[in-house]
Amino acid sequence: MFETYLRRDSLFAEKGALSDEFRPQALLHREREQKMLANVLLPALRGDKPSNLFIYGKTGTGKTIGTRFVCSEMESFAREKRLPLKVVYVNAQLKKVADTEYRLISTLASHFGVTLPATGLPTGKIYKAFSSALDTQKSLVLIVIDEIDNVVRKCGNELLYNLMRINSELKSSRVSIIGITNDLNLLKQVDSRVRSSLSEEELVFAPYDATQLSDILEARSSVAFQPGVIDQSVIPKCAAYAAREHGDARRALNLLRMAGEVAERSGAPRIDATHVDMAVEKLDTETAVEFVKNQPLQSKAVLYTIIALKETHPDFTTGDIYTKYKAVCPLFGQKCLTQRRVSDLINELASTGILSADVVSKGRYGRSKTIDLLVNNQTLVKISATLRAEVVAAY
DNA sequence: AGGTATTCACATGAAACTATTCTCTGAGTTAGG
DNA sequence: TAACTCAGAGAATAGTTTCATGTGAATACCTGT
Repeated sequence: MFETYLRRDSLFAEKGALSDEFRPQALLHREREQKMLANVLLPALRGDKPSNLFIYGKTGTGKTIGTRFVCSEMESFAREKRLPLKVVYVNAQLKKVADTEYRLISTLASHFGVTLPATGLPTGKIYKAFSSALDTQKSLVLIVIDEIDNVVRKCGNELLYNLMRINSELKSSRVSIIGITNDLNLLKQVDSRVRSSLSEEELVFAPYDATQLSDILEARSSVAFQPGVIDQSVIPKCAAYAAREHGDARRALNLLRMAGEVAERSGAPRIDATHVDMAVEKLDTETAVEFVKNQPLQSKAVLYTIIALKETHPDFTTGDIYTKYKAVCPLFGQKCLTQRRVSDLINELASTGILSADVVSKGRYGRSKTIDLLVNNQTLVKISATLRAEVVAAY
């Protein structure tokens, strides 16, 4: 079995070229954005503090790669010319690393060689340590905070306000902040003073359209696959799928990779359009199942309840779910939560797109949410199998 | 018939609580000189 | 006397609970015709 596997030629040449981490030498169709970004940051090379910058864009529009690309070009240029410039990048989405005010600052500080404990210190102390570390740099520092909405949602104005203020405490360094987010409404939740100083400049990364996605896929696939294994219909098809989902390049690449894997596993010599179709389904199911697996037990219990209800009732509301949930909970070996919390859990599930929860008012009969599952049958079967396994495990 | 008031069944918000993990500090203990 | 140990106070954080308030429209109730 292993012999035949090895003997068979792989369709892939360099699979990594289709993964998230891969950094192409050039970013296609983002020339305008990169130029604008560079323009804003240019004063840094003269030693002036560039404006703070806010970058918007849906997932997979190249905002992260684009920003990092420009920043690192700039940094290496500065190093060459011996200009005092430093760029630090943090992703505020990383759990346990930078997803709270405290952790974000301590992660930033660690970029300057200051190691701080993961917990236990007052926040003020962290700021002090950070700003003194900054000051010893004696240079211009660009702080790039990716997925900044994560922290802002958690600690509101605090973080941004404190970051704004940090410049006034510094003697020999200056900081500029680049915030990256996919939440267009983020700044509305922020105090107006912070808002105006944080978003001195704004930049929007528009979604890719189908032709642009095709170009990107074309470029990557020439690296990723053996020559001539891709049917000409494949790339346009992947691009079209992804374009429908708000032009997400990451998704397009995933799709292409999955199509390749599907073809390879079925022993096909070439990748064709049918493989793409199979890949779409598989990708959907796989991400959904993976998501469910990673949920906390209580969420699983709620989801299990909803699926069970769905089998018997066409329509149900929060109240129905909670009633049934109370019976389901022991199966998962958990103690029951309050309805308040379950309501929130339902909302959380809804926000991930696995189900819909719409508030409806039924007049005399109150106000509630009607819940519906948003996954296809095949996926549903897999998910409920996963959950049932969980129930068995709890015994 | 038309208008207003009620009422339901939750939604939504805010604050407070719990448990866990971690640091820091100072008191008490110990071993060696 | 210096080094070590250890308990207790304080913080941050995640996940909840408790308490309080909000809400949209189908119905019940009332009014005047």
